Amino acid sequence: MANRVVIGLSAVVVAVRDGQALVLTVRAPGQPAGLPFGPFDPDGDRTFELALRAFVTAQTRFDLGYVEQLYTFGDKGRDAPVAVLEADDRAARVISVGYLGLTPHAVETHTPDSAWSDWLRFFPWEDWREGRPLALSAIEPALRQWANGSRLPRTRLLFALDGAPWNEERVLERYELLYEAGLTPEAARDRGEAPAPALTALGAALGEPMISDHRRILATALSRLRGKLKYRPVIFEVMPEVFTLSALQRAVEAVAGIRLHKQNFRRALERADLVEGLGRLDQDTGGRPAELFRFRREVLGARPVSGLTLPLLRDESASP
Amino acid sequence: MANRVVIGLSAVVVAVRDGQALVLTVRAPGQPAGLPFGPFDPDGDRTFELALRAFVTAQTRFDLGYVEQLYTFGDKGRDAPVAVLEADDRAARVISVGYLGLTPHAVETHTPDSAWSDWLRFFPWEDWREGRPLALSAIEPALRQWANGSRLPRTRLLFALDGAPWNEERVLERYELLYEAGLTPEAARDRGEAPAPALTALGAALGEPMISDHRRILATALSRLRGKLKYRPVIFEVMPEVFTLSALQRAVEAVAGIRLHKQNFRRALERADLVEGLGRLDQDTGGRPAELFRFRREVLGARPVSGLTLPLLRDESASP
DNA sequence: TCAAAAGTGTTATCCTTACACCCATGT
DNA sequence: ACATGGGTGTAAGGATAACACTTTTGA
Repeated sequence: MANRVVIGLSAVVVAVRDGQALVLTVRAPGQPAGLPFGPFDPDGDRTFELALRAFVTAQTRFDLGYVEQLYTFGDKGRDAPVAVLEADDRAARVISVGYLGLTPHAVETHTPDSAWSDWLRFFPWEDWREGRPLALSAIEPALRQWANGSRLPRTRLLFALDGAPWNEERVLERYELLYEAGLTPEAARDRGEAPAPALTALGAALGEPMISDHRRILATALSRLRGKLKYRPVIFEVMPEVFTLSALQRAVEAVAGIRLHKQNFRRALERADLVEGLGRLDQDTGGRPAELFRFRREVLGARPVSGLTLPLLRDESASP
Repeated sequence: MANRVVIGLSAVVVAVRDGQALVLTVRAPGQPAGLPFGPFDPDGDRTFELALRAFVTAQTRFDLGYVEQLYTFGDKGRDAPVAVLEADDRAARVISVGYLGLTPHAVETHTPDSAWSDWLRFFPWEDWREGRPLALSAIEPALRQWANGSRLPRTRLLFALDGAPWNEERVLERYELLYEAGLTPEAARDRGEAPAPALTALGAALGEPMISDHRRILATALSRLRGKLKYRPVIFEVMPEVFTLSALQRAVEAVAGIRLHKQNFRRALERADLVEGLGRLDQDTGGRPAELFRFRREVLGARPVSGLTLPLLRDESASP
């Protein structure tokens, strides 16, 4: 049927555990992974956000806490999530509204098809905590070959080639460049082609594909979250009530994909007056016990609050 | 017909002229002003952005330059722009996708129904260039009466009451608070009521309403743009090829709604290496001639660039 | 000669960066 | 005792905020 539009909602639900940034994924048998998603019912759903909370809870038993809208994708030919649709809607144009959700509870999921996945599976070139990622070196030749010429300056900037500095926020632009360069399985899929052999040769370095435009939405979420860390105290939305400063730093590092300078991070925290020591100690650190802190959530209503500065830890020769 | 969705695209097209921030508006006879808008055709339009560029050009003869997506609104009951719809679609749920466009050409529009409007008409409390705006003092009592109690801290923060600092970026949050407080004609309209008399008594201080959710979209655009000034050099998208530093500063001030410190603004510009003096002078300044500058657009591809810092000019007792 | 706007010099302070070292626990 | 991680002091350099003054034009 012509002239029909269907709205699909997708959720990027992020948690952090043991220094890993995790994202909630669902997987149908024999399919690539995907994000939790569902259709928006124009008759029943009052707002996008309510609809989203409802189906994420239904699929995974979570109550989402922090939620924000990311972006609405409407390009023709970027493989709409047909799986959502009822038979009747298969000919409809699908518009995809992406959301970001944060939760401190990375407990096991309660449905067999959903799981927490380290998001580095999908973007292995985004983790610079142990120095320049191997995945990046692996794809660099293919990137250069594609960029060759007028696209080189931008490619250099995005992927930190030839001494350009790494900017951790530009996850989406990097993914879009790789897509445009034909270096993602999704690009071939959307053109109705089989993946190029050169591409399979690169293996895991290009990251695992996702169904539909979900990897694009995930990239959008990462970009947004990495940027937002700096101007809103969102990191606390993935922390438990009580935490050590090292755990907090590891969480920020996992999200931002870079290593931070310990003292400068702490000094900035202290100046911002965002956390409060509890006097109690965590004995399970493996070394000297660490003091436990809590987020002073009350400051949110009381004064303007920015996020955390991310004082970069310089190279250190990058070994594990 | 049940279960149908229609997508409406709205454009906030911003220009700056003579220290005024202008926005392109359209107006049907006997109606409040609105933004240029049009339906998205799921069969014909390949992307939102292409559809948007096409109908803005059709309505106003502009070629949009810089364009970015703002937000997608889907709340039931925030008065969908029914005027867009064909007769057949009147029962459909309307989803509204807002876009921001910037143009340096604030020439007269070429259609009788469109015009450039100073956006302060819609948000008179957002201009702090001449000190605390009178409109704010006018609505403060009504705000306090509504806030009274648990909502007071947030209201204070947003509207700079009781000595709280003004944050120019939070345009949307302020508008949404006013809407929630019933202090906008749109709120009554969406409930199917007549505007409260107390509201009309405040007159222009509450700003001119717009059709549908267009004032909300405009507020979103202002928030985005004011924030973006600081981390991307977007201000140059509303400047002519060649300009004086004072004109640049006035443009930033018009958008941000605050006064800046001249030398510190210039020092920051110089350090960022974003502009280049041309050696030529502008004789029409009314005082000493000013050197003409251009934006070094080539830096965009060459290195990471942030926006401009906004060194606040302190009070100065706020007289014109 | 004066009003109007352009354009410059300089200092105090604060924040960021970077250096290196000490502390408390378990094995 | 020593490995492991927790936790701190301090100084250099750079960015910001704030002070006021000089220059060049038109009327």
